[in-house]
Amino acid sequence: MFRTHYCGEISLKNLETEVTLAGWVHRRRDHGGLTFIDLRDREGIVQVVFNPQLSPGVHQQAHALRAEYVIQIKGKVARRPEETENKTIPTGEVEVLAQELRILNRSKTPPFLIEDDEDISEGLRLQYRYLDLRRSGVQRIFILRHRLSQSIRHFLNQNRFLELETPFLTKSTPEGARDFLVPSRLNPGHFYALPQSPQLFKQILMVSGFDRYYQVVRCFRDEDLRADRQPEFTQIDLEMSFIDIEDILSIMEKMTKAVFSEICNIQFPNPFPRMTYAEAVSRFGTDRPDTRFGLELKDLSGLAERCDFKVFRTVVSKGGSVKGLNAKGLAGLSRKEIETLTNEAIQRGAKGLAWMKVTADALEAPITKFFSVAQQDEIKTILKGEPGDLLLFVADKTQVVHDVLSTLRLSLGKRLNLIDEKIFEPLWVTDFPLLEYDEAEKRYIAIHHPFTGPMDEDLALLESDPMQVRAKAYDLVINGVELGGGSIRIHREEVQSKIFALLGIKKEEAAEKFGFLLEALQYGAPPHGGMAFGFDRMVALLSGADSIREVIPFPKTQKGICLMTDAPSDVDARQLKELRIKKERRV
RNA sequence: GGGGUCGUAGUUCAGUUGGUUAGAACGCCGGCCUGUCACGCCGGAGGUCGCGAGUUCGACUCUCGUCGGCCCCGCCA
Repeated sequence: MFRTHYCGEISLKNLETEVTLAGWVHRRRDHGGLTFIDLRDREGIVQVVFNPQLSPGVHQQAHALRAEYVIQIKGKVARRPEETENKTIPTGEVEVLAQELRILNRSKTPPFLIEDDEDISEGLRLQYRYLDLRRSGVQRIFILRHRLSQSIRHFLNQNRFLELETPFLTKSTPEGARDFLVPSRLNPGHFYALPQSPQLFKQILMVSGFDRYYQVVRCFRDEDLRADRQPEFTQIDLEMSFIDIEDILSIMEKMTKAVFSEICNIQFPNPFPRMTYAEAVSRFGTDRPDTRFGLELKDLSGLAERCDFKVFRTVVSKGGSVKGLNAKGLAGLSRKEIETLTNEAIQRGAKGLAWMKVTADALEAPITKFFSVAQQDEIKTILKGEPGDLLLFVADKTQVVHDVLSTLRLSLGKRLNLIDEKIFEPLWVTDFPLLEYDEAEKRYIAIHHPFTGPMDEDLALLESDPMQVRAKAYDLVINGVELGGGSIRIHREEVQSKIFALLGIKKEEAAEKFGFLLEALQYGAPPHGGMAFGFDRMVALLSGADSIREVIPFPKTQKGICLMTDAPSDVDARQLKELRIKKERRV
């Protein structure tokens, strides 16, 4: 037997017993006489003592030990002498008196210390990810990740969901993102696509009658990376038959509550608050608001129309909006600091940022002269301005106003310390529009995806006023993070065809791309719907990581490179020949 | 495709208007040390300043290019 215990689990219960441990040398403290080794495995650290009087040969051997050597120790567990306990570690009351030492493997000096509080550049961490992953804080994240997926699986199993697999080598799903393509050797010139999500297959599983499906599944999208976006990521994907929105929200809410409570002892309100898309956008400027703090957006378009400030008036007359938010207590900002805010606004698409400072008896700013006293009072009332506040305004197309102010709201929320990091606030966002209009391509596109069902009461609008049609779609947002989203799908072929027509997808195109789904829908497809959670984002949220790279064992850099393996890499000419692929000459 | 930011011992960083031999801490190597736990003390090794070109008598420092990490826009749920 290689070992009898994990290092981190040795305790007073094991006193006087002989144990065998195996692990890595975390640290060596060689006093010439006594030598101490901190021995580490995934469960923690225990101190091993080499005493020349107890076992001279072993003590001599211990001299050769270095950081990250892999060793096996046989010894007796002893209570540490009075005054030498280490209260800062769980095993600090005991130590192991070494009787035998076997060096299982030596180690080169690692490029960085295997230590939690070591501040190492991310590039180096990813190049030596196996060493980075040895750090206990990093390991805790992945243990959390494991427990979370187990907890979710447990809940879904209890609720009679079936875990079923769908193919990775498949056909491109029409969800907008670029596909990763895989050439087919047996069918030269033809390509599989890696799935962006199992969307179509899970719907087909519903047609097959599996009724409740889930999968913890890798998804692939060949788009640019961000802190919260990787080319491959994990989704908790699920689908149910014979349900309506309320059913699915209710069971997903139960799951979220059960899992967050079990894994992190986070308790959620019952039921979760809800907000329509329209309300979220109007109050926060985004469909995934962080509701942990205020600084809500207020509409001043009505007033702007009447004032003498040309910038405001013109924007409104052209159909745009003027909205503002109250940066509480920031009237003291210098011109330069306001300029920084302005630049932030401009970067996000605004043409400028208007501001006013609230003083004891007036509003102060270069632009206040364009507003009558009554109008100034109105502004103060709408934005609840009190002396010491800074009022910020953006005038532009409504979408730009929302983009800019929601960004500003978040950065001000952080700056003003309005966000309590210990709080978790869930929110259902509902009543999404079904479609948006793509100005560049001059056509409608599906906001969620083209299989999302329209609200029954809006069906008539599909022909008269498509933009007003709401979808049976919903998102779960926690602390401004979009954790998951889903919809009730279209289960009748006539409706699906109508939607395709609206989206400008021709019959032949639809048949070629996902004819199999349209066909399946004609063979008794039950009403169904589902949801998908961004599992990596969920782990990041629960572990406080600010990037999902922290919660993925082997993530890729922003350029999509794996620094450890150097993928993607060149391939043999022979491989390409077999696939009948020719490379263009490098430019 | 675009904007921003960073790149100096193994690591994290400092480096004065462009000036002689590029520093610190930790780590590493050697020695001493029987109760340390970020052990201590003494000594030592370790650098193509990301790479390339340019300006200059002289470049870690200035300019241009390039490569790479990160953040963001576009893109993508």
